[in-house]
Amino acid sequence: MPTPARTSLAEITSATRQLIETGGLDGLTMQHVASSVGIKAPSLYKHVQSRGDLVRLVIEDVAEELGRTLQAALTGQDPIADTVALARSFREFAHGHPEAYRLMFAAIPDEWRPDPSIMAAASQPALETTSALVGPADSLNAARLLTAWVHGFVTMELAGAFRLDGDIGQAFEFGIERLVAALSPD
Amino acid sequence: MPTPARTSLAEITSATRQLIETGGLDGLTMQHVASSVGIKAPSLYKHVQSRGDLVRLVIEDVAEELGRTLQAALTGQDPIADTVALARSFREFAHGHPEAYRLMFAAIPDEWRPDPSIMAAASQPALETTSALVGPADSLNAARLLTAWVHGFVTMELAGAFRLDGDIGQAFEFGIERLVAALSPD
DNA sequence: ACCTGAACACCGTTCAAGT
DNA sequence: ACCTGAACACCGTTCAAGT
Repeated sequence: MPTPARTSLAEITSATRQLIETGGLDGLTMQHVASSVGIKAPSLYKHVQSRGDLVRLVIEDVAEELGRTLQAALTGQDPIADTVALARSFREFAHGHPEAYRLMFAAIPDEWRPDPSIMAAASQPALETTSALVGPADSLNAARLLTAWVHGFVTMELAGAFRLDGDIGQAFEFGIERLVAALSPD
Repeated sequence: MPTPARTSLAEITSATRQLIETGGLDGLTMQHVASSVGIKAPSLYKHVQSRGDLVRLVIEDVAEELGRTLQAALTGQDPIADTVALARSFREFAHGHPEAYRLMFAAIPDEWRPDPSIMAAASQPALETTSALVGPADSLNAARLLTAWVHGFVTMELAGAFRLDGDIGQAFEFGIERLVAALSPD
């Protein structure tokens, strides 16, 4: 005699993401997830293979949202303006979803690595912009320079690694300015 | 009747760092640490307040070693050569101690944050080099640009985030070259 | 002063039993 | 087909008892 599902994978994923954003990955328990969707922990295993599997679903969800956000920041008009917009949008996203953002670049066991195509899609906007900026030959190298810097900046910021004084927002603008100059054709 | 200590804080810290490097932070248990120094888990609490405290000690150890390594990479002769050497030395360190490196920038509960002065010392070499390169006014911004990029690059590399093809070592050299150019006075 | 076994609360996961 | 309680192995930590 079948029982109608009391929840869904989408609901579980969304609840998990919210719990991670609130209490961090370390604070995430299967009990919390289960009770936040109205079931008991063992029932989760009818929807999900394991806690790691659940984390992977959340990472993919975050990566898709980041990709959409970055894409939306581009106008396709001015490569320099787009590069600046991309960097600012990236930073804004990380500030808005710090735990989810952290998760995306966390060390994850190989079995729970997110789908590579989803991660690739998230890096598409950067590739697009740098291609317009430096041309196709250097575009991959340029995209890696840009994303490594933004990611590193934001990660250090979130980890509280910028201990010394000074305006951090201004340091970010300094970085963009110099990077754009370094990538612009002479 | 006192019992002579069978181990020491230094030995415990070093054993913990080795275990983290081998099995990652998630795989670290107090049992493992204890047995690797020849005692039982509860005895660890005579040397250390908690697992988090132990992790903090390891982070401080790693940060000190990184600081010494970076300092040793500098010659003080040519600011451009020193900047390049600093970046390469940083990357080499991360490759040599990937888990320990990751740890340094991990999200740590406030109570177990490492001593700020130790982390500050580790960033001293970067400040020194960029100061020679761009002058004191922009040196903090420049150091942040440089370290954010190196850190981001290495983190993405370690996380397997550079999924697209292309020589990663060459992407690193591309990054240094453009950054040095961006920071050099015209 | 340091170490230990026993115990506690908590966790992820499995499984037989319910509807 | 989905959900549950009970159980398992494991974890960090506490504490009384040993030397």
